[in-house]
Amino acid sequence: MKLSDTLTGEKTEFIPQGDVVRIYVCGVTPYTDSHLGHAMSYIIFDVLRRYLEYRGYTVRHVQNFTDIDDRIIARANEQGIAPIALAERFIQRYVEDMAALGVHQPHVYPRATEEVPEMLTIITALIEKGFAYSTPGGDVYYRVRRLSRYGELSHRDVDDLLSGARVEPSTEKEDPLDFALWKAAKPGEPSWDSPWGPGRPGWHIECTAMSLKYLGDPIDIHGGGHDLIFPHHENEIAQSEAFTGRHPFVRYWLHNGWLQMGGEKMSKSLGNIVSIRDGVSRYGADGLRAFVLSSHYRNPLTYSETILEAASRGIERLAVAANASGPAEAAENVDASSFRARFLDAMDDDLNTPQAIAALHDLSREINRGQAEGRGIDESQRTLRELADVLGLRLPPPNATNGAIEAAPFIELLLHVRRELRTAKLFQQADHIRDKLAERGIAVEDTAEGSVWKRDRG
RNA sequence: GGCGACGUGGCCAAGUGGUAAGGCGGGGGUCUGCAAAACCCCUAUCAGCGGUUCGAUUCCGCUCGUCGCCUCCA
Repeated sequence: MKLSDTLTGEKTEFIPQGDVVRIYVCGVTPYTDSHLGHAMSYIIFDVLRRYLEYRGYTVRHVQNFTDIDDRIIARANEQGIAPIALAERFIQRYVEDMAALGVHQPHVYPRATEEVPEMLTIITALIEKGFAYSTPGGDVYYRVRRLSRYGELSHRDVDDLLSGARVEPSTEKEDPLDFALWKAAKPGEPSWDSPWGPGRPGWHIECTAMSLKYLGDPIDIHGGGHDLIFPHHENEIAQSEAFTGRHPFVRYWLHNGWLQMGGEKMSKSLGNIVSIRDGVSRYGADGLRAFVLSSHYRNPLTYSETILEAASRGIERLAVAANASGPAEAAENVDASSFRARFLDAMDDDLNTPQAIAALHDLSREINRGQAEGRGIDESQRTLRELADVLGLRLPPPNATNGAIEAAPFIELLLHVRRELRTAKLFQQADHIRDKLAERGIAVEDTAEGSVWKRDRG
C-alpha cells in the first residue's frame, strides 16, 4: 500500500521494517471532554490500523495521554481538585468515547506522569551531548540551532521562524526558538524531582520517551493532527534524533486535516466544539465515521449538521443492504469480488476512504438488485460487512436500538392494532396511526414480512 | 511578513493528459391499498486568465478567493 509522508511530501510504497508495524499516535490532553476534531483524528488512525491488520500485518499501536500540563493545572485549580484526578476523570471519559466510536484501543496507553524517569534520562543525555542546557531558574531548553535538519518536517527555515515575531522572548533562553524540555515548578504545581530541581516535563519530550520505550527506533508510522507538525513533531524529531544519533526517527509521518466549524477550526480554545458524546447521540457512530471518512484524511473537513445528516443517511443505505434478507437458496449468487478489488485498490492508495466507500455503495446497490431478482446475497453481504468493518462501520439493523426506547411496547401494540386494521382494509385508520407515529419521530415501513419501525432521525 | 493547503453539479466529495466515482438533495418512473424502503432514468464541463500539448479539469505561470500553520491544540 502507498502512504504519503509529510516529511518527504511524497506518496510511496509502505514497507514495514519487520513483522510488526509500529505506530505512535499523539493522544489528548485530558482536561475536558473530547470533541469531534479528536474523533476525526482517532477514527482515521483506527482505520489505518484496521486496514493494516486486514492486510495481514501485526500492528503495535501506542498512544499517549498528556496528563500534566498548564491547562490541566488551571482547570483543576478552578475546580479545586488535584490535577491528576482531573486528568484521570477525562481519560476515563475519553476511553468511553473511543469505545462508543468503535475505535480500537491502542496496545499501550502511556501517561506522561508515569514516564518521568525515562524523560529525565533523555534530558540528561541531551545536556551531556550539548543539545540542551539548564538555566539558573531550573528550566532545561533544547538548542534548536544545534541540529541542522531542524525545520525539515514543517518545511521551514529556522531563520524564517523568527520573523513570525510571535515567539515569546525569554530571558533565560539562549535563543528564542529554543523549547522547553523541563519546566521548573511554580508554587502549587505538581512537580517531580530532577537534577535541575523540582519541575515537570515539557510537552514534546514525553512522546520521544514513550515512543522509544514502547516502540523502539525507528518507528514505522507517527500520526497526529496537522497542527502538530509544528512545533510538536518538529521538536520531537530534534530531541529524538539528537538523543539516539540516528535518522530518521520516524519512517512515515501521517497527518490528518483539521475539522472546521463553519469557517473556523473546531478547537477548545475557540469554544466552538461539539463533543463526541453529543455527536454519537445525534448521528450514531457509523454516521460520524461515515462523515470523517467521506473525505480524504489529509484534507480539512467542515462540520455542519447538513453534512453530518447526509453522511449518516448515506451510510444507512449500506446498513439496509447488509441486513436485507435474501432467498434461502438460489441458482445464482451476487458476486462481490469486483467490489472488493475496488475497495482494496482505494485503500491501498494512501487510504482513499471516499473511493472505498463508493465501492461499498455500489456493492450495496448490487446486493439490493440481486435480492429483488431472487439471487443469493449471503456471500456478498458477508463481503460487505467484512469491508465495512475495515472502516469500523457496524451497519446495525435499522431497528437495532428500538429496545432502548421506552415506548417500544406501546408502539408494538399500536402496530398490532394497525395490522388488524389493514387486514380489515380500514386503511384510513391504519394510515392515521402511521402518520401520528411519524409525527412523534417513529417511522413505520410495511414490508412483505410485516411492518418494521425505527426511530427516525431529526 | 514566512511556509503550506485548497477552490469539481443545489450541498458533501473522489479522480484522470483524451471530455468527470460515490453520497445527500431534487425531478420522473417501477413496486406498494397508500406511504416508506429498494430498483430504473434524469440532474457538472471541473474559480478566472495565459502558456505547454494533437488534446488539460488534470502540467506550468499569474490573478482572485477560502483556509491552515508560524503560540496551547487531534
